[in-house]
Amino acid sequence: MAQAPIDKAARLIDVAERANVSRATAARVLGGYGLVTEVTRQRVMAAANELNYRVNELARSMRSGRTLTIGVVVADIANSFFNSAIRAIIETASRAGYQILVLNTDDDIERERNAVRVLIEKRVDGLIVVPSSPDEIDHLLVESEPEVPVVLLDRDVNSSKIDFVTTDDFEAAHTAILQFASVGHNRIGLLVATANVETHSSTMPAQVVTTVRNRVCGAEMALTECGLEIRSEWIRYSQSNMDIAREAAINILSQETRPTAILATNEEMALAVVSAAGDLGLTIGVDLSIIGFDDVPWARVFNPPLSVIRRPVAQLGAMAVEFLLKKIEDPTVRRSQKLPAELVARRSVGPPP
Amino acid sequence: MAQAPIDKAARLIDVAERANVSRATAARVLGGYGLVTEVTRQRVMAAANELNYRVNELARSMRSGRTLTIGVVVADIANSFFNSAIRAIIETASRAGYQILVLNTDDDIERERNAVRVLIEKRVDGLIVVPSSPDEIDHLLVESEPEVPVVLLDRDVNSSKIDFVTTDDFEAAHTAILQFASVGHNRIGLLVATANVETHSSTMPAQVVTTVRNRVCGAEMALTECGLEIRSEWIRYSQSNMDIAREAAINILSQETRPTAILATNEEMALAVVSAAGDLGLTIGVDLSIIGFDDVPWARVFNPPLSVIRRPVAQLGAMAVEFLLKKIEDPTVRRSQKLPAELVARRSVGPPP
DNA sequence: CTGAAAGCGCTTACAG
DNA sequence: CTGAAAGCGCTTACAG
Repeated sequence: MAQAPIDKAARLIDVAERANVSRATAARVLGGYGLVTEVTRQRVMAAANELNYRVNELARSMRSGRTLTIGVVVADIANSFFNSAIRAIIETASRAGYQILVLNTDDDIERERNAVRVLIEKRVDGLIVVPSSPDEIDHLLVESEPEVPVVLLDRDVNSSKIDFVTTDDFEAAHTAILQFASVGHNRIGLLVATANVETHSSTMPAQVVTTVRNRVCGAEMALTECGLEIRSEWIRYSQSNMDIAREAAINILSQETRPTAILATNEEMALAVVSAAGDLGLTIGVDLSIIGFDDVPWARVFNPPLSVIRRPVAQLGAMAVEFLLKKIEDPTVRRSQKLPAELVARRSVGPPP
Repeated sequence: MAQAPIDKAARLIDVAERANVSRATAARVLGGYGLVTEVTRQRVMAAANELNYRVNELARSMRSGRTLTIGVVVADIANSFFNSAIRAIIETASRAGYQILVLNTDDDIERERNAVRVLIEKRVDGLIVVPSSPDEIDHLLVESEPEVPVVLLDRDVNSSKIDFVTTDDFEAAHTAILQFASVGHNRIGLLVATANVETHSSTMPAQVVTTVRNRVCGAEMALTECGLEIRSEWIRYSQSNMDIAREAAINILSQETRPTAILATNEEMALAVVSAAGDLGLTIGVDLSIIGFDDVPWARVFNPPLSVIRRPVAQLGAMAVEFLLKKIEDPTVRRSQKLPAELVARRSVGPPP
């Protein structure tokens, strides 16, 4: 029999009174801790059901000091890499009884600071952050801000004080370039997704995120090892926006001597290169070889199927949560991990024309 | 000068004592309400800064009865439509000072019930839900569960008691079929993404979500209007999984008389049809015409570019938040909206072979 | 303009 | 096994 909806939500004390026990006893039954006889347990449960009792987690958190909530601060939740990671975060956390509060920064350091502050005020038990800068990290260091554990996701910072879960981006880019070189390419370009650049440029912006820096370093190292040229006209740093990136790609491909292969460092960059190639009448895998980052669903359906670097995205997200939960239990625990990526060879890489 | 990190987080009373005022006065300054002289205001602010004071939102919420948090219950956060919607939700909410707690259901009604319960226990101020069933909605009705306002996103339910923000899916599918018919197609297939089906089938499962039902009805209405056959062999309901959907698509396309055009009702279905066409050696836009749902980034880069139904996804998300905020202020407010979608004609539709 | 007191709804020792 | 009391950190009337 449903209560009239006008009634206020039942509180612990209402349940206790109806069951003729004290609040402490009712709390023990409902919270599932401490000792109670089976009879009183039943009585309390019955009362709770009749009143449609819902515990007030706010009050519980206030007393217990834990909110069972994790804050996630991410650059762009609509980006395919991050949203797959967040899916894994939500699943892993929920299995441990934690919920997720997600904030978006668009890689703006002010929004990131603000997000961290808000989450601390909401008393999250821990924080997973995709840092937008490798240097501006005061808000993440326990000395000045978080009394809560933090694990970095996808990107590292210039401090050994914060734990992280990242991919080996250096190695990934290195592998991709070697793949190009192994089939004979010697003019290789790079289209690099970068946050803090207005449109696109051929020089690396300052304060670039570690992911970007490591990929570029890995690529350049491989080029050097193969004795290949590193031509700045073949490198563009672009905002992660398809229209701007396509401009950048057309730019690269319109040089007198243009690269015969391009490494594109995320979904948008890969799409931009494909699109630019189309505009210029270049056939992918024949006139132009491409390797992209992240094994997005369309990659294997494209014609030709796109070779990509596959990052272990679900694992990255799950691991970030696991590390964080460990730190929540014991704040002195330190644990970081750099996971390997894998080259998925498909048909967008062929010998140079 | 930073405090030693061993110190406990400062509380309101610490600030008040350091500023030589009462807690009430400190609260007035920090909370930005009530009256205080400029001098005391400054004194309190200074004390708060020196102690690096962060308000405890838990305590504030408990007293004020508002958490400034909205719960979002969604089928799959990694799906491109939902994650774009969530991005808009996060942005719109954060502009109003609200944060978002996201839970994932994978269209499982038990997980949905559980999600709603958890969010109510966490005392969210409102709920945005993508319902996984049009009928099992007790947990969403104020009579039995939420004392919190609810707005449905993307899908409606069989009850006029819950507000919603949806797309006009009937009209969208209707338009797509007319487009096929207008260039001469008379054998038209449907690949329909559906949650509660194990693999794929040619009959509509029971309790299908309104989005699915409306699209199928719209398509069938258009077929009827054009005097075209509705052949059940040309219709498959499939789980939203590329491998299963591709099987279904191959199934449709392997009939003796196969359709010359297919409407695919989400990103995965579209990809599946493209992939199946590739396997069967059919050229898209020539041997087989395709219209997909949702203008995902790869659609216009494909060769040929894919014609799609574009839903106003950012607007859907933003509007859901706006409606919800209105209901939070005044629970008696009722407001729902069905937004139009738009056909983006590209080159995946040509005359039948 | 400022303060003393009560209270939001729980859980946590402490007694018995 | 159960209960009375204190307290988590705020805000809200109510006085003055």
